[in-house]
Amino acid sequence: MSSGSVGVRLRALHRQLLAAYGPQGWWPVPRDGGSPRRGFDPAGYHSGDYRTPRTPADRFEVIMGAVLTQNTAWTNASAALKALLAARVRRPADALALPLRRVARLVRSSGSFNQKAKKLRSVAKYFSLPGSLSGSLPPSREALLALWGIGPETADSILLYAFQVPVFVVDAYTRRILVRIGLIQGRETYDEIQSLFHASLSPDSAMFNEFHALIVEHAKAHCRSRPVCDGCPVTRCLYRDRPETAGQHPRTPPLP
DNA sequence: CGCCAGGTGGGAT
DNA sequence: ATCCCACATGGC
Repeated sequence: MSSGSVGVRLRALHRQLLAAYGPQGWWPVPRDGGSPRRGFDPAGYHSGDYRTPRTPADRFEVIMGAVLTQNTAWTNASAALKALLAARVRRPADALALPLRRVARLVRSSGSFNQKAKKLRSVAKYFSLPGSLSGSLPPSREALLALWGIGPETADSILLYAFQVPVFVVDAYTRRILVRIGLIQGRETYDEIQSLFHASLSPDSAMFNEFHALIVEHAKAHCRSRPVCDGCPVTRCLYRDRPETAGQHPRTPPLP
């Protein structure tokens, strides 16, 4: 498949998801109640409980959330983030001042809490360097990947959602959906999948932000582990076009 | 009860 | 390189 047609397919996917679900307004910031905001106003990136992070505390909040939501439902991660903020953990120095056990207790609801406390400490140490959260110079991807607890998805989430660097965030949902619409086989690496987006779409951080969020929403609403194809807004899906190909993906049960 | 959730690191092959 | 597994809570 040529990169040109990949771009056509990806743009069509983005358009269909946006039409179906509307702007998502990530990164969700749990100011009041902790649930991601719906009905987000596309002209209002600075209103509501989402705003583009511009301060060190805002950026660090996104960074903590990116760690806490690793392999974890956002509701659980959000509760842990709320607990950290309630304990006045808003900047790297705040986290570094607490004993690891205390951080672990605060983030208990996010699961894997001992590991996540350790991960939070490693990112806090890195971002405690003066100016590292100013936004004037985003961290390098390599530097983030060198941190304990930061893999490619979390590194890219930090770059995109905390620093507005135009990188596409690949996750398990992206892989699942791209398999089902026939763009990939499923065994491609993270970087290979990311390259599909980077090579065929313009590097627009606001668009990458929305696209990734829409993919998550679509994976929850329709493209679940057990797919719910009724009402699916995506055309040219293997399930829609050729149901007999269902089951290619190891985690995809055959359709009824 | 089992499965899943906006992964990652470490160890074995 | 590529599997395999531990990590661990909370919702359905």
